Amino acid sequence: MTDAALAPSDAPVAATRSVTARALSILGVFSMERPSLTLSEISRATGLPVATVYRLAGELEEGRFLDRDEDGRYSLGLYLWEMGMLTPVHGRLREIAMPFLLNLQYTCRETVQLAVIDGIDAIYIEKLSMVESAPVQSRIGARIPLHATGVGKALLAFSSPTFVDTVLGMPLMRFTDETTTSRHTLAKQLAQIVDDGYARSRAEYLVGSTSIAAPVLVSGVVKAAIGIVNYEDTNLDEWAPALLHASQALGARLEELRWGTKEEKK
Amino acid sequence: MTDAALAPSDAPVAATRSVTARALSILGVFSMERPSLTLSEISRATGLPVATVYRLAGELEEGRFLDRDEDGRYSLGLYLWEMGMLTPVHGRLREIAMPFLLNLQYTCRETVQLAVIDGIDAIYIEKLSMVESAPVQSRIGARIPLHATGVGKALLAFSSPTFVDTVLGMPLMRFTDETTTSRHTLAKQLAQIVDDGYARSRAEYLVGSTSIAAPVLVSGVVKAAIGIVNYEDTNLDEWAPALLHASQALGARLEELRWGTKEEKK
DNA sequence: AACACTTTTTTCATTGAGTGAAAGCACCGC
DNA sequence: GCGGTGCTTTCACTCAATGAAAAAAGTGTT
Repeated sequence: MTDAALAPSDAPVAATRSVTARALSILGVFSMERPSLTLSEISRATGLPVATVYRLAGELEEGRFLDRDEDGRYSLGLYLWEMGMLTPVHGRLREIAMPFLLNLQYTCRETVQLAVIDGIDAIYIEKLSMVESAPVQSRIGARIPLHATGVGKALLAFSSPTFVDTVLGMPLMRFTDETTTSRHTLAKQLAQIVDDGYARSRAEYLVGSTSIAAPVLVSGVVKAAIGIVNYEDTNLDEWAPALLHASQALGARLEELRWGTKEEKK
Repeated sequence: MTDAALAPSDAPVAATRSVTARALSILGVFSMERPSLTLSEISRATGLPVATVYRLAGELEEGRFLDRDEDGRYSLGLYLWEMGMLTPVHGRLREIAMPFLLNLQYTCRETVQLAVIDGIDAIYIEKLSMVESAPVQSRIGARIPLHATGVGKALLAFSSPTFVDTVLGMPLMRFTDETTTSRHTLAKQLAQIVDDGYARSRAEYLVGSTSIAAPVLVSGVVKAAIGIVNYEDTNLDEWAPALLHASQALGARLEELRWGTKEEKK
C-alpha cells in the first residue's frame, strides 16, 4: 500500500463535526497493515488538519489509548488491549472456551479456531496453532466471509432463516475456484451441514486449506463455531467426533453459566 | 462492591475539561467486576452529568466502542477488542509466542502463562490452561506485582539495575505469609534467579499456587516472561528444562523478527 | 553549508460544538 | 394513583475546540 492511498482526496472519512468522533476516527486508521503511523500520516488518513490531530492524538496518548515511540510514531496503546480483555467476547466467550479448545487441540494436533458472527462476517476470536502457519487471512481479529470457510458456514447454517436470507441476498464473493457463489448450492450445503452437525470446507477461501467446523449452540441459538484447519489439504473428518464433543460441551458450559443474561430475547 | 462506592463524592475523577478526556473516562469505568453499566451508573462513576454521559456514550456507541443491550445497559464494544488485537503486545508478542507456549503446555500439561512489564506491574498477556482453574487474580489482562509471583520475579531479575532500584524503593505489598517483603531478601532472590536462569515462587501471591518462570530475552533485554503454574502445590522443577527451552527459543525468534525495530536505543 | 522540502510543535483570534439545568417521559413497585 | 428512579430531549449560554499561520526541528540534495 502506497502513501498515495492515504491522500486527502481518498479520505472524505471524517467529515464528522463532533470532537469525539474525530478522536475515535484517529484510532480507526490503525490496522494490521499499518500498526504504527506518524502524525502527518494520521492527518492524511483521517482528513483532519495536522494541528487538530496533534492535539487529539496528544490527548489519546495521555489517556494511554495511543503510544508514541522515540521516533514520534504513534501506535495503539496497551490500555486499549486491556479494555479488549474486558469485552464480552473475551471474558464471556474466549475465557470459557479456552480449556475446550486446548483439549481439542491436544487431541488432534491441528490448528483449532473459534469464531463468532459480527454483522455479516465471521470474526476469529481465537486460533491455536503449534506451528507458525498463520496466513494473514486467519489472524485473530480478522473478518472472514460466512459463505466461504468452515466456521463461517457452520455459523450460517445454524442461524435464523431471516439472517440466512440476508446473507444469501448479498453477492457471494469469489475467493478461489472452489468458492461457492451460487445461492442455490450454498442453501443446499447449509441444509446438509445442519444434517451432519458440522461443516466442511476445502480451498473455498484459501487454496490449500481444509477445515471442518461445528456450531456452539446455547439454548438452540448459535453463539460461536469451533473449527479445525490445516494447510496441507489432508482429510479432517476423522476428528469430527472430537470436534462435535468440544462444541457441544462448550455449548452446555455456556448455557450453565448464563448468569442472568437475557440474551434469549433475541 | 456496593453502588455507594460509585457515589459522586468518591468520584472527583473526571474534573477534566476536555471533551475527549471525558469520553475516554467513560470507557475507563468498565472493569472485570463491572463489565456492563447503566447510564446513571456511568454518570455516578465518572462524576459527569447524565445528559453529558448520554451524549458521549451515544457517540461511543455509534463508533462501536460501546454496545448497548436491549435493557439499555452499556458494555465495551467488540470494536475495542478488535483494536486490542492490533496492539503490539498482541501482534508482535502473543501471536509469535503462541506456538512456543502451546508446545510447552503440551509437554508439561500444566497452566502456562506469558507476562510483560507495564509501569511497575506485570501484566498477563496469555494464559493457557486445560482446566477452568482461573482464580480471578490471574486472568489475562490482570496486573500483578513484580515481587510476588514467578513471572514477576523473572521479569524483575533481568531488568536494568535502575528499574530494579525503583521497584525495590516502593513498599513491597504483602499478599500471603510467604510474600517476600524485605528488600534485602528480594535482592538476594533476584541474584539467585539470574544465576539459575529461572524464578521459583511458592504461595507468595496466592496460597496454594506454585510457579516457575523464565525471562524472554531479546538482545539481552527482558521483553517478557514465560511461567508454569499450578494450584496443587506440587513441585514444578522437573519442567525447568522445557521452560528454559521455550523462553530461549521465543527470545531467539523475536530477535530474528526484529524487522527494523530500533528498540535497542532504550 | 546553504537550500528546498517535509514534519512536528506552538500560538492565538474566532466561533460553533459541547454543555448541563430543567422539563418531559417511561417505567417501576407499592 | 403516587413517589421514586432512570432515560431522553430541549435550548440558551459559553468555553473548549479549531485550524491558519508561523516557528522550530529534522531530512535529504547539491
